[in-house]
Amino acid sequence: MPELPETETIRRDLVAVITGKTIQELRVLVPKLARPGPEIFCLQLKGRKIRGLQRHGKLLLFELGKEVLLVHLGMTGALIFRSSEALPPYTHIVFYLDGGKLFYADPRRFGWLEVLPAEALPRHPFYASLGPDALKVDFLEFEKKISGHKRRIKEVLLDQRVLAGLGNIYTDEALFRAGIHPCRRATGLTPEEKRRLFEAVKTVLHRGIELRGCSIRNYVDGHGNPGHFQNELRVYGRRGEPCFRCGTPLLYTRIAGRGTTFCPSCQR
DNA sequence: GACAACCTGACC
DNA sequence: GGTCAGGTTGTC
Repeated sequence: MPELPETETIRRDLVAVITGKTIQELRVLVPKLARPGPEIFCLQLKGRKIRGLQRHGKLLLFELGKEVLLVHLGMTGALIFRSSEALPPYTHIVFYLDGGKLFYADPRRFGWLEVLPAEALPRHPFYASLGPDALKVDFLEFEKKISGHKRRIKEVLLDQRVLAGLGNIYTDEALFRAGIHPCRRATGLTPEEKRRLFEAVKTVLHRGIELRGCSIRNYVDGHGNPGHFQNELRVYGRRGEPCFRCGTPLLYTRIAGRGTTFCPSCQR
C-alpha cells in the first residue's frame, strides 16, 4: 500500500492531531505485529508522550523521548486517528491517547510496529539498511546512488538500501515520465537520462503528496479517507490499454517479482 | 536472478 | 479454481 507519498500524507495528518498527546493505554489484538513482543511493547509505550513524528522512506518514527516507535505499514497497513470509538476493520492495535484514539489496521498483516530505545535506533537492522530518503536527495547524491549497479533500473529504484521510499507504483510512473525502459541496466544510463529520471522521481513523489496518496485498493490517510493520485496514473494498472502519449498498448512484465507496466514505444 | 514465504481479499 | 495485489526477507 503505502509508498513515500502515502506515508508522508499520514505523517502530516497525524502530526497535527497527536503531537503532545500521551499514550494512556493500549490494546494489542495481534501479538506478532508488536515488536519485540506484546508485553514489552505495552510496558515501554504506556505513559509516553508523543514529542514528534518523523519519516524515512516508508518508515514512520514516533519520537517518545527515551524511546522511539517505528511503524512500517507493509502492504495494507493504516494508521487512523479518531475521537470516536468506532474500530476500523482489521484493527490490530489501539493506542488510547488523551483526546482520541489511534488505530493500527492492516488486513494482510505485512506491517510491523517496534519500540526500542532511541539510542539503539542507529543499530536497528531495517532502519540502518535504508538509503537516503528519495525526497531529500539532490541530483549528485541520486546519481551516485543509482550508478554502478548492473541490475535493471527498476530493481535499483525499488531497492530501499539505494533510495528509501519508492515502491511499485511510483517507480513505474517515474520511469514512464522519464522515458526509460524498466529493463535498462542502471550502468547504461546516460547523464541526461539520469537527470530526467531524477526529475521524474521528484515530480511523481511531490504530486503523490499533493494528491494525498494513491488509493487503488486499501490506502487511506490518517483520518481514514482515500487519496487521489490514482486518477493521474499513466501506466500503473493500465496494462494492455493505449499509452496516453503515443497510443501504443502498454506492456506488462515482471521485474524483481513485481508487476511492471510500461510503454514499449515511449520508454527506451 | 527467480521464487516462496508471510496474510487476506478482489476479481475472472 | 487461478491470478493478482502500494512490501520485505530468506531460500535455492
